[in-house]
Formats: sequence, C-alpha cells, structure tokens
Amino acid sequence: MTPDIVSGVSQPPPRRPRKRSATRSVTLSDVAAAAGVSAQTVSRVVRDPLSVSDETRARVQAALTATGYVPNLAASNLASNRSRTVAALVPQINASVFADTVHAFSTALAAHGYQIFVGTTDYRPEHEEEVLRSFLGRRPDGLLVVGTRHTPGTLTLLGAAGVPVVETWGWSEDPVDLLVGFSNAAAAAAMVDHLVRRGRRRITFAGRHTSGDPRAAERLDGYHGAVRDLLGSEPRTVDAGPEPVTMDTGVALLDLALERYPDSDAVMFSSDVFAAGALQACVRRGIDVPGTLALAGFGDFELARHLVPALTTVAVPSAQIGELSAELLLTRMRGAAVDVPHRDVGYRVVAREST
Amino acid sequence: MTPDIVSGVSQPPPRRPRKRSATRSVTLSDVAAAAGVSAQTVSRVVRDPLSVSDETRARVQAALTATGYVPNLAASNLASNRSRTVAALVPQINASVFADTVHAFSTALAAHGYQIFVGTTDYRPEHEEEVLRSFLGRRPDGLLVVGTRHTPGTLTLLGAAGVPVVETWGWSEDPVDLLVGFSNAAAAAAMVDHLVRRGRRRITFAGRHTSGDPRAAERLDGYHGAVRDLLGSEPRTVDAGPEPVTMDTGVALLDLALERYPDSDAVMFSSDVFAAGALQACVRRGIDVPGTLALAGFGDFELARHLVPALTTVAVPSAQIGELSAELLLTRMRGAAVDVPHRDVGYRVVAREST
DNA sequence: GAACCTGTTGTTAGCGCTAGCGATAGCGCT
DNA sequence: AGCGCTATCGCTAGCGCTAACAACAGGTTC
Repeated sequence: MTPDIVSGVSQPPPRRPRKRSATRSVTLSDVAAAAGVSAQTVSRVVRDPLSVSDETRARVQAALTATGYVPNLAASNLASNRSRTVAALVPQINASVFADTVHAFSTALAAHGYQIFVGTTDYRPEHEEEVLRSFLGRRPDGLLVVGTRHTPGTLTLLGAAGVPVVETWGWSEDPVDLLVGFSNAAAAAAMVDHLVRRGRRRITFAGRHTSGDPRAAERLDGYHGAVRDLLGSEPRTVDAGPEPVTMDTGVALLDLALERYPDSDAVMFSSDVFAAGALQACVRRGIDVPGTLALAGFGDFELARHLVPALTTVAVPSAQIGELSAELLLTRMRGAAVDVPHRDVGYRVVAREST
Repeated sequence: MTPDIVSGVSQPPPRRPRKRSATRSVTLSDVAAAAGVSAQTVSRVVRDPLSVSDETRARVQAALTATGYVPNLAASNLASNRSRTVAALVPQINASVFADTVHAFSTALAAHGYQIFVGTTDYRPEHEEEVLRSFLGRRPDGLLVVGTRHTPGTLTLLGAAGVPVVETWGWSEDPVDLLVGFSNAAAAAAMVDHLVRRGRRRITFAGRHTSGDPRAAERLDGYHGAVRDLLGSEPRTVDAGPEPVTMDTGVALLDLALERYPDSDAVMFSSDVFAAGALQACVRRGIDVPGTLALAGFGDFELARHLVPALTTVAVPSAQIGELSAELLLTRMRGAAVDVPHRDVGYRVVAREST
C-alpha cells in the first residue's frame, strides 16, 4: 500500500478531494461552528440536553434555531445502529379496525420518540413478504404484524430481523415472539351461539375466507365448529373470493347467500363492512331484518350502531391491541424481558336490533 | 499488523480498534467476500444488474440469496444523498377520502421504487409542523401535503426542504410549488345551487370549520357566497368545534341545526361521515328525508350510495388526486420540469335520494 | 502502431452522525 | 499533597453504503 518508506517521510499522494454533490442542508458541524463547540457537544444537546452545562446548552440551542438545523436520521441510524422506528404491517389501512389499532400503537410509541412505518399487504400473503423485506432495509427496532399465519419466507425474515415482533388480531399456540390478540374462531363461535339463542337455526356464513384473509378463514373455522356442536347441521357458507372488502361485495354476498340457501334465517358476515352493505340492501328491498332474516357483522365499526336497524356484531378492542402491543414492544426494545408475552384481549358479542 | 519499519519512523499510536456493538446483519462486504468480488460490484448487482457481466451477476446473486442480504437503506441514503422515500401529510388516515388518495399515491410511487411515509396531523395545524419536522429528518425526495393553508413555520420548512412539494385537496392562487386539487368553496357553492334548484330555501351548513379543518372552512366560504348570491338570505351555520369527524358528531350537528334553525328545509354537511350519522338519526326518528328535510354530504364515500335513502354528496376524484400528484412529483424528482404545475381535478355534485 | 473507445471491475474517500474513549478541570476527602 | 470522583467537553474511528475515479482488457479506428 504505502510506497517506499526509506529516508524521508513519504508524502501521502497529493490527490485532490473528490467532488461530491453538496448536501443541501445544515449539518451538525455547521451548528458546532456557529456555537463555537464540537459537533459531539451539539449532538449531546440534541439528544440529551441535560448532559451539557447550562451555558453551553443555551449557546448551542441558539445556534440550532439560527441555522434551522434538521438532524439527518439516516446518519444517526447508521452511527447508532438504532432507527427509532417501528414497522407495522396491516392488510388494509382504510379498514377502520386496523386504523384504530395503528393509531393507538402509533400514539403510544410516538410518546417515546418512535416513528411508525405502516405497510399494507392488501390481504396478499406474498405481498406481505415483499413489503416486509423492503421495510427491514430501514432496520426498524420493532415490528408489528396483523395475523398469526405467515408464509415460510415471512417467518424467516421475521426471525432474522433480530428485533422484537408482535403478532396481533389472532391467536396462536406457537407465536413468533410477542402476541396480542384473541381467537377469531372463538369469536365467530360466540356469534353462532348468540344467533342460536335468538332462535336461528339456518345460519349462513358469508366472508372472504379463501383469498388471503386468514382472520376470515379462522372465523369460518369457528363457525363450522359451532354449527356442528350446537345445531348438528351442515355448514352453509358463501365466499367473496378475491373481491375487496366493500359494501358492494357485502350486497353480492347477500345475493349469493339468498340464492344458494334461500331458507336462511340468519347471515353472519366476516366484516361489518359486508354486513352494512347487506343490511342496507335488505332495507331497500323490504326484507324484514331481523323478522325474516337476522344479520350480523364483525368488528363493531362506528357505523354498526348508527344503522337502522342497528347491527349486531362482535366488538374487538382494536385500540387496546395497539396500546398493549406498543407497551410490550417498548419493554423489549428497552432490553427488558416481558413477563407475560402472550395477551388475550378477548372479544364481545354486541347484540343489537339486526338479530 | 505491520511489523516495525526499521530505522526510526515513529509508529502511529498503537490504538486497538474501538469496540462497536456488532451489527446484527449481513453487509455488502460479507456478500462480496462470499462471491469473490468487491463490495462495489455487489452494490451494482443490487441496484443495476445489467451493468455487470452475466457470469459475475449470477455468482453475486447466488451469494445474495445464500447470505440473506437485506440492504441497509440508512447507509444507502447517507452515501447517495437520496432516500427514495416520499412523505405524505394527511389530516387523518381513517378518513377514507384521504385513504384513497394516499393509496393511489403510494401505488403509483411504489412502481418507481419509492416508499411512502404517512403522517397524520389530526387536523391540528401546529401538529402538522411538528410531524413535518420529524419527517424532514428522513430527507424525503418529495412531499405531499393535504391542504393549501399552512402556518408560517410549516411554509418555512416546506421551502427549506429543497425538494418538490405537492399541495392537494384545495386550491390556491399562490401555491408553494405543485398543486393538485379543486376549489372547496366552488364545490360547496355548487351544492347550494343544487339544493336551491330542488326548491330548498332555508339551507343550513353544518361542519367542523372553526377548529383546524381549512377545507371545511373553505366550504363554508363557498356556502356563504352562494347563499348570498342565490337566496339573498342570512347564512345559517352550526359548528362541531373540535369534535372528531364521526357519525356521532354528525348526529350532534343535526340536533344543533334543528335546535337553532328549526325551520331548516335542508342541511348540508362538510363530510359524508357527518351526513351519514344525521341521516340514520332522521330515519330512526321518523323525520322524512327528503320530504321534511333534505340532507347532503361531502366526499362520496362508498357508504353514501348504500344508505337508504341514498345520500346526495359531492364526489371528489380522491384517487386521481393521488395518481396525478405522484406523476408530477416523479417528473420533478427526475429533475425534469413540470409544464402545468397546478392541476384542477374538479368535483361533481351527485344527486341522490336524500335531496 | 498509436490513439481512442467501451465494458467491466476495483480502489478510495467520503455521506453526517454517534460510541467509546481521553483529557481536563474542579471538588471533596484523607 | 495525593487520591479519587464527577461533570463537561473534545477527539477519533467507524456505521454500511455509493460517487467518482482508476485500471485494465479487448476491441476499433485511422
């Protein structure tokens, strides 16, 4: 590497500095120069103001506002090997249930200086893997995923990430790491039980359970079990396939259910969105709900209690899932252990007018 | 490492390397070592595979999958001074109108390798500034904001960011940079016009216009102008204050309107969410809509056309706003100029049963 | 055969920040 | 005086990656 050392001190090769596109923004050392201190001290003022003397801190803070410094988090992440971000993977963000979870999660973590990335998988498992991979490039300090069923590739990535992971909105005997959720199967079974108590015997399940929504599939399982145990009859199900979770799809599911099982006395949907669409269609067509047909949803969206007739549904503590997940993650990101890493937040059948 | 160099050249201080917490993940040079090439070549395979010979590329790609390499984007951003991210600031993500915009925006940009950060301001302008500041720390390559009215601090930050900015969902004579939106005032005036044509004369405006929702305030302005011009009467308005945009608040607004202006023959709301809550309350109370009272919303959510009676509203091309914004930003981020930087996407009054 | 490409790979020097020390001064205690 | 402690601040060496150039082989042009 170094050429002849010989007698005199060999000069380093006189290369001129490379040209780099000048950075557009103020850096730590700009602020340091303005305040007459070292860059390290400015960094300390930004991250832990009390570790610097009052006088210095005042001078640095003045320089900070005078220069309009905005820290470069990429550099910070690289140097500290911490990103102070947490990634959340949800199927859909406009599905308001997840929005509540994400909002609560985000608020709780923001209070501790963490930012949240939200990625949507559009209910496509293979897409989940792709989104997760690109998120891991940002080296989040923690991960939240909706669901407990994942592709092998996703599991590998989650394991290799080397950070705490919370699975939510489901239940599993064998979670990846942390778990905050409830049993979708038990919740659906509870709804069947409710309908049976209300005298219904020919209960049809309508959902989107074959195309990438494992939660809907788990609810279907719960329905199956409950129908077998409580009614001893054959299950009646209709599936929306890959259709989006919209009220339009709900109407289509209703049509399908009435066509295939014309004698149904109740239809339970895998989402309030479906149920709301179906309910309004019934009102419009003059089908008596619950007289002729009982309808039930899942999720307890705000809409459910405002509809006429008000919609029976399963309430899930969405916001609590977000808060609790944040709490567990924070504990683990602090390096502490979590005493009870798997939390069942339960569910509640909310009986209203539609049944 | 190197042994002593004879004569008497003073050795550089023999400091051992500092201990750094070992990085948990595979780096470029790990892959390079595995493939027997330089780190730079691996980087090239990742970012521009065709710039490397077939044989080398195959070897590197094998090493890539064998090691399970996940690039560290913080390091990449720092070195290249490009983040390949775009930040979006919206008032609320669960308000489905914005969700449509964000979704379309995100999809269009993802196709070009950009990731989107979404930040919510909760309709609080001072919060917008704070969120924006923390987002700028990630040095996004572009910015999308909802609205055209901003605090001075926000304007300073937007200007200093040095990246293209799109304002959306409003209209302005003096935009910061790019603009994709429509006139909320004109849209509200068009709704008044529609109601007047339907024979309504005592039209009340109900919204959340005093507490940080500039779009609602603009709609109120449009209402004021139209009532003055078309009816020549005094405006009638009720305000939700800082209440959240929920159906519950919609019911409260209806109560307020009927209490303060009992002779109202129409109520127009600043959001479909409010209108939907009010409409269902009317159905429940037996108030004839539109016989006794016409109701109208804003946004044309899916819900609007499913309700019974179906809700008259103003349709705004939410998704188109997102797509067009992405397109303009992409052009600017490529370094090209945008020929028409301000785009009016318009609006459309959708007359349905509720009026 | 010199000069000039073109395609492919390697080398070097940072990007802006922070961890891990050192260095120094001031203080209390023996 | 000597020791140890704390508070405060600076120095250095990276974090993992990429821009910019250098180096070279093989071909083409005149």
